[in-house]
Amino acid sequence: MPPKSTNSQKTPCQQCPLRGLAHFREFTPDELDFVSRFKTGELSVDAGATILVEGSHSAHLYTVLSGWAFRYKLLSDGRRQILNYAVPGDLVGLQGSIQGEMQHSIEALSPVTLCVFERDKLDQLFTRYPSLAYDLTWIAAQEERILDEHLLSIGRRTAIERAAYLLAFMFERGRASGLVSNRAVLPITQQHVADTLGLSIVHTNKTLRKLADRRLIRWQDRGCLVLDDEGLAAVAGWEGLPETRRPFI
Amino acid sequence: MPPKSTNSQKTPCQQCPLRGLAHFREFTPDELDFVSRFKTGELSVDAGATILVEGSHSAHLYTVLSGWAFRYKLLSDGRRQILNYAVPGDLVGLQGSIQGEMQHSIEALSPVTLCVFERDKLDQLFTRYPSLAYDLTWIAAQEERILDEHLLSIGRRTAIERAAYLLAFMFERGRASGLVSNRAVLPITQQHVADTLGLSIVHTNKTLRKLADRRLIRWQDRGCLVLDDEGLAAVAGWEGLPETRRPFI
DNA sequence: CGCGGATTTGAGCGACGTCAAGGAGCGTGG
DNA sequence: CCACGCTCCTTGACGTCGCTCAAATCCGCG
Repeated sequence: MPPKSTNSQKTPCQQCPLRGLAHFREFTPDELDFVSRFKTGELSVDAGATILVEGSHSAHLYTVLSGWAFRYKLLSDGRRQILNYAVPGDLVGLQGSIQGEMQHSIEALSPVTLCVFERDKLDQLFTRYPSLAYDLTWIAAQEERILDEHLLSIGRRTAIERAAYLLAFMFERGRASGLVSNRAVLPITQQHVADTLGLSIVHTNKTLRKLADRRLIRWQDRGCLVLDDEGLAAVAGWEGLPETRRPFI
Repeated sequence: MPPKSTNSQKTPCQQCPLRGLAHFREFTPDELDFVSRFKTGELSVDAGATILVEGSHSAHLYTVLSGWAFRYKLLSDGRRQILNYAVPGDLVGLQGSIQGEMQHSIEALSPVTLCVFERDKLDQLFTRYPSLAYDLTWIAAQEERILDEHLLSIGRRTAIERAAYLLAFMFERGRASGLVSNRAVLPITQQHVADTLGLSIVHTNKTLRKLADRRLIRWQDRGCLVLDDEGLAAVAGWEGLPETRRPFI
């Protein structure tokens, strides 16, 4: 497990690369000012690094600035369930900040940089920036919505539907957050897919092969190239994500 | 599907029966005053009634005051996934209020009464009562945590582990919110269990039988009597819910 | 070149699904 | 009171989806 690395302020919020994207909402100058003071540093980790561990009490919460990460839980015998993926603009570690102890772990899927916030300043945010507090609640509600969809998928979709849903979902999120250009690859292994879908790795492999045979995806360069995201969504019977502009912090 | 019924203010927040329970946090007089103005009415529905429908834009959000409800989603061919259950003190409909459109439906499992709040006043809550705004975020994060656990369960636990987890979970939540005394029954059918666990009803029946043979539960009076909640938790390998005091609104 | 991780494939098996039928409990109408 | 028609629970037979075991291949890296 590669270690974490640098920890120094780099990107000023005023020049945050996410602010330009149509997908995210604007800040008022006042909010931007607060957020830039709320942010106390930046953290860069390698692919495979653990960002937060279940059971820990972190003094920080983070917004993903670049790269892919994922949240997961383990059973005592090692069975792993991946809960969701995080892309730029996503907040991670809120749970630990607001409820004391992390109930899941977070790991980097690719090299990741994160904006670091101090939980102690959350009070100020709620007290003085109700619009940002509202955003925080919005973000939590959005995560909930996505977990609902995952639950529906794992509980009631067949293996091929689940796989198609997951890849369409990741492609959409990746695209909206600027991570996935048309020819970029989702940086996951088939083991990740298996642990997200609740399937064995062998069956996952056979299921992905079917999707590849239908020319919906191609597995290459240790990742998944999505050839036809609408085709995937159709296989899954999935509507896609709502196209609202997302707040972030 | 039985219709909704009464809609008139009944229980003043000052006399809210939930405030006495050790499980919930206290209000300051100021907060209590605001909440009692935030609450615009009360809604009582029969068992089986639909409280909110996927796709609707509700002008309200609700706190369960008494009874059991559940959230669910459907696939286009009718497959149903139950996402979570709501007990007294739980907020439902936040998603619709904060993001426009409900992405899931909510149905009453038993007769249910709900406190009705107007989404238009949410602004005031965030602006003038940061402590309540914080609570709202706390509640959303808590729901997230529970969905994480469900996802782990459906994705990685076996049928018998899943069933044991679900029943232990519901028992704990019911007890903490004052719904389940020691000899009370969880008001669910085996179809509900199946749709929560992602199993067929036949297999659910056979799985519940195994739990009954081990004297952990008994199925009676159209519901589930939990005989040994710790035994269930042990079968599932589940730690139980954290014992924090819960905020509610 | 050797090694470890990721992917691929086949064979056999077991968990869980589907189909089918029957029984128990309860409310309604005759 | 009884007949009926629900809904819910139960059980058996059998099929299949997805799991485990096992082995081979590919690849990047030291």
